[in-house]
Amino acid sequence: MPDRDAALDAIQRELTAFARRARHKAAQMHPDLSLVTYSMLDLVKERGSCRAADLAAHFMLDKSTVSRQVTALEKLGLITREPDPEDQRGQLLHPSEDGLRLLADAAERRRLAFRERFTDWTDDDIARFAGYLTRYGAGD
Amino acid sequence: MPDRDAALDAIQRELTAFARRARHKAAQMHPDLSLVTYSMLDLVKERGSCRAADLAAHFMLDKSTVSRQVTALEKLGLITREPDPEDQRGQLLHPSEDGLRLLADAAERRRLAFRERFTDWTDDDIARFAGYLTRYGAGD
DNA sequence: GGTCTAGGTTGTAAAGTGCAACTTGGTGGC
DNA sequence: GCCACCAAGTTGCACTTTACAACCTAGACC
Repeated sequence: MPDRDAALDAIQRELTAFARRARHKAAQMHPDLSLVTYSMLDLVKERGSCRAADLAAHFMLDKSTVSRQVTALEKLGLITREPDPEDQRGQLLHPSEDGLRLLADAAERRRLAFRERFTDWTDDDIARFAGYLTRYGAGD
Repeated sequence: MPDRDAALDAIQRELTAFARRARHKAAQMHPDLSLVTYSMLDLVKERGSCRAADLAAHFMLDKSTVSRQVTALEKLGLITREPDPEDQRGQLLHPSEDGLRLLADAAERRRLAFRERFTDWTDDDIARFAGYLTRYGAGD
């Protein structure tokens, strides 16, 4: 097998390995929110405001699933919904104060865990790794 | 926020994004097997033989979950079980001929998809990306 | 206006998962 | 040898996540 294929296999295996354990770790890190729900909240924050359809497209989830998760986030008081003034069919989602606080807390805890994990990485290595992942992710 | 923390945030976000979509893509690529079930079969192949407890430890899953997935794999004829001669409590799992064939097919399809995705990456970039992922995964 | 499309919601069913209780087989103290 | 304890798996149970389908409402286009 060519080196390139061997490297691609390694990439596939490692990414899959990460996915397998992600849920478990996410549950430890954010006991109150599932990985997907947390990610949705995070995306809503990143975008400032977005519609449920955007979430469905981004996460490759059915709109019904998104609808339920969004309902859950609203019941938890982490996001607010308002009808889109430009299109009454949709609704605009925004993070609430509590939602932003939760995200900030989670980011801090996450960063602490990550700092520890990457102690023996140089800044250059981290930057390149992040660059590769971003490049890979852009192909999704 | 320091550059290093920004890069760590990007790494976390991209890895999580991958995890979110992994199941969906896995379902497309292996319609008959879930991501976890497929991964279990793959690990059994990698190890040659292993016990259910090994799978539970590796995937951070409850032994009951593993028990059910292993039962499913056996019903599909993809693995075989035999009592461990050295410890009658456990059982040794092996991939069957069908299981090996399925893994080979999946690896081939996966490789094709990956080749396409990485067409505009240089060999060096791919090798470095794989190296970073392996290094990251080693910390698990 | 009528038809078609898009965003969301709800009903339903299936799969994955963890916890707890249980069975069986090994280990170690007495 | 016997009894208590631990380890590997299995099963019952409840909960969560998810997709598909049917439906409702609101724009879009003719």
